[in-house]
Amino acid sequence: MAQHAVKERKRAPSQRSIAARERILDAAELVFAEQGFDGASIRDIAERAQVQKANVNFHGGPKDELFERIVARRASELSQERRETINRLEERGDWDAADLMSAFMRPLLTRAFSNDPQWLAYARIVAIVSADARWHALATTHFDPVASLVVQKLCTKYPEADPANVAGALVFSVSSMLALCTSEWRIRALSGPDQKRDAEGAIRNLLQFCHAGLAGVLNTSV
Amino acid sequence: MAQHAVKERKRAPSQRSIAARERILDAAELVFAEQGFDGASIRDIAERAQVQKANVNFHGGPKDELFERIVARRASELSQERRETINRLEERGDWDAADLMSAFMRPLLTRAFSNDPQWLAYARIVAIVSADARWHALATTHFDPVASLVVQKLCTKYPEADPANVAGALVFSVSSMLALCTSEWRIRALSGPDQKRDAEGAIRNLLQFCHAGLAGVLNTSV
DNA sequence: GTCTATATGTAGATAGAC
DNA sequence: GTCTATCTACATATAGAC
Repeated sequence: MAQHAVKERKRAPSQRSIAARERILDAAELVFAEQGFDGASIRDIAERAQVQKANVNFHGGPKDELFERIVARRASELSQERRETINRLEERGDWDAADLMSAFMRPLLTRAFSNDPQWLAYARIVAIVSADARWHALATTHFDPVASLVVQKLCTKYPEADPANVAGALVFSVSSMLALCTSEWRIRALSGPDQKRDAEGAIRNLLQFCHAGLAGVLNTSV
Repeated sequence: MAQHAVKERKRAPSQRSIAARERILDAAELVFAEQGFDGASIRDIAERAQVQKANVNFHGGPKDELFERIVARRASELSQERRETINRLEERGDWDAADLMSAFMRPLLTRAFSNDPQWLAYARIVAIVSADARWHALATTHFDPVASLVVQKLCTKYPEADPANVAGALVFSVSSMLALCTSEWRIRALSGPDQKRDAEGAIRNLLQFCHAGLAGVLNTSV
């Protein structure tokens, strides 16, 4: 039976096995990010991970389970940092809407632009999950809880605002963040011939846009 | 030879043939929008169009050409309306940044939310083109010219603004618009249990967010 | 133009030797 | 755990009769 479905206790998997599994997950993350779920093939993943095809199924299970595994692998790290930052804001007490939005956006943003190709790939995978209703359940499990918390805290602080509009502003912000991770080529194409652009500048630009957009939604709702 | 590659003059294709071709393009638009490029199959498209598989290739060519055909089919209508609105603003003379952004966003937005399932599907296809570098050339041909015009006009009117940041704001706005077309389920999920939400409200929310975001980028750049 | 039939490739997944 | 070999399904695309 494939290990992915095994529930019973296994002891001491070999170092080699552990390393292979890591390589497979990393390779799958890159390939899914580059090719999309349907465009990615188990063969591509195996080749990238330098293992045999059969081992991808052995360690990762069926293709869709492998994808879910990839999404889940980094989701809790993100959620945890988001929650911790929100909790710190609550303790401090004097946060504003921009602080809360940054608390949600920064954890993924800084990782995706930290020159770690795996995290940049993960951002693209989040974009795939967000754009395709087929992964609705995955988004509900891994991302919606903290996002709902943000919406709820904003609505408590700005009781005149329409919750649907606040939720809209958060979704628009996240989609803008993901666009920055997946479509920097488009921004460069529209900027003119030789605009230089560093990651910090792009992030500042994004947060400026989203903070102002959210403020606009909150204020005009009052 | 397949008609899609034929350059010579054809005269009087039958009514039936024309109708079949239309059905194929419409069906392809829906299927590509629902399944993505790789997830869509010629079989699905043929079935949806109620024609034989071979006819899809005959009228649409290879799969990638069919996709490009779908993108091109409605692109000029969009570009034309965008240009006309921009020209009217120029003649009038007293436009602001929000007017220019609306001129770019509204043509697709109103069509996608006009209860025409084909245009809603087309919006999803634009999202696919925008998110995947593989369709870079398609975006460059069909969407970038008018988008560049918008960026350029904004930069002329607000000369202190960084063109890269203005281009960023436009890309963020478009990604937010496409998120509204593709992920209204996410907004509803985050709004709370039973928030009602009509299309006009959602569009107002989007434009509010994007106008405020763009204004934020333009002002803080000064 | 449209049909049936088929050519050719590749996908995901597993069986069973090692 | 990892390998080779293979099964089955389905993909795109075209040939050729009608």
